[in-house]
Amino acid sequence: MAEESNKLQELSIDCVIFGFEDHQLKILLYQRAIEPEMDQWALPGGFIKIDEDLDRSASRILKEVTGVNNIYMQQINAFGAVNRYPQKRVITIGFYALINPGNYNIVPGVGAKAAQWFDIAQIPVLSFDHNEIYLYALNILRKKVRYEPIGFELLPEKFTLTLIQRLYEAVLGIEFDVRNFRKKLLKMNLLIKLPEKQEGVAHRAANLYKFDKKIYNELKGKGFMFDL
Amino acid sequence: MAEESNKLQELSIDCVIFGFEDHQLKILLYQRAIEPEMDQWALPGGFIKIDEDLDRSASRILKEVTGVNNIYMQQINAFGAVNRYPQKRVITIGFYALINPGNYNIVPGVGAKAAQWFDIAQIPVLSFDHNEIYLYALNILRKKVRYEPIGFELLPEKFTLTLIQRLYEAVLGIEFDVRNFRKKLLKMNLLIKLPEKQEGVAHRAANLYKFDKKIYNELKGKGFMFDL
DNA sequence: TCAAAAGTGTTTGCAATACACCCATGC
DNA sequence: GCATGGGTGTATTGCAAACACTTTTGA
Repeated sequence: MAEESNKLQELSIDCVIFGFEDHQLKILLYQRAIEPEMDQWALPGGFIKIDEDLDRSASRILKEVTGVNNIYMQQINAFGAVNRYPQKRVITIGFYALINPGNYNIVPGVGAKAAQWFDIAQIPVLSFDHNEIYLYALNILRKKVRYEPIGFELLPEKFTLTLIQRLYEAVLGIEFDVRNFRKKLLKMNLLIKLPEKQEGVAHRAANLYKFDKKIYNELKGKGFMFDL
Repeated sequence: MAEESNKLQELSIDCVIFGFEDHQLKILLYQRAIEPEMDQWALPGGFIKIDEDLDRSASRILKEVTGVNNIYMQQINAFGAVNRYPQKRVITIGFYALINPGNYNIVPGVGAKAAQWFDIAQIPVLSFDHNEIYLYALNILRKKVRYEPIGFELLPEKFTLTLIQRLYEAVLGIEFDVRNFRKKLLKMNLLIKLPEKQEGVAHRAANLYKFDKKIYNELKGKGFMFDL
């Protein structure tokens, strides 16, 4: 820090929360109840408090705006174009997270008229530079998915092989061969086959699996190439 | 942005500049000429101006502190622990870059008593949380190197296959088999064999190569797995 | 002629790909 | 019994890994 700043600026956080539901990848948006950009859909966000670490700030903001609590978010990038926010200079730090929508109750909170999940195929025009932030996050997710396991956070505890295949297909926007996908996935030893099957489906019931948390975490560190 | 902030905070930028020289990976540090932490070695950094985009700010700061001009830096992460900086709350955005030290003239500038390259095996204790920022950057570099080509920015225009192997070895801290390394590298079509050889070496002169910029950029986008 | 680094090929095993049919269940 | 998705195996091909000797050059 070689020089003193001549003016102060403000710092905010915006959250891109991904969820997987109905075989579709979604993000969580809220509708602004205050100016600027009243009524627009936007990423859940807010200002950082002066006595608050970044991660805690992100969690608080997400909770306040959408009611979603207690999730692990990861920083992705700072966005600081001079005019990205009207009237004053606001630099924002983007965070993202993966969650299973079924586990959370969405309740619009501070400054929000509404909050809901949007299919990534139908994201509206968002406030400020939020479309850019969202696209950046999606890009990160698409890269990440090829180098380390995802799914633990997005899927229910017990799931079928078809569901995890649909997840990968939804994230990457491509389709996989059933047999090769399963071979590759099972070879990692990432999944544990449960002695349980689906219930109440109008066709042959699929076997349920869960993640082997230990191997999952190992692969997070080490990385792999998911090439399908 | 659902809520107004109650207090303003300051924002800085810190740069982790990697270079490759004498078969070693290095980073560029400067010695602080002002308080706080006078005389300590630190990452080149400074405060963001209110009318300045982040990238431009990073370039300006690097230039002012070390004399290094006109390089492309990439954002890596924001660091915002409440007490990371003494006296006041300062959140900093880390940037990193890869350059060939031979192409730049280091001249300690604003607030710097000295500026020089340090082998990554001998990084001193740095100011504030700069060791953490540096390690974060090193980690990113080590991941990146496995998924996309590096070297263009770090190596001289013409180089030997052995030199690029040494670069990968220095970055990753492991050794590769000569034959397999060359096979893999050449198979990418990334390198163009020049009709020139090393000169003035006391052993068999090695062939020189350069990057095929077009394929280099393609691979940057697409990614690959460097598994050796 | 010696020292120092450059340069080169083969074998083996595993993983990626492409591809089609039978199975279990509920209605 | 039919519609719906579940579940499985093989043949081919290419890449990764392991491994040691000869060549060139300058001093």
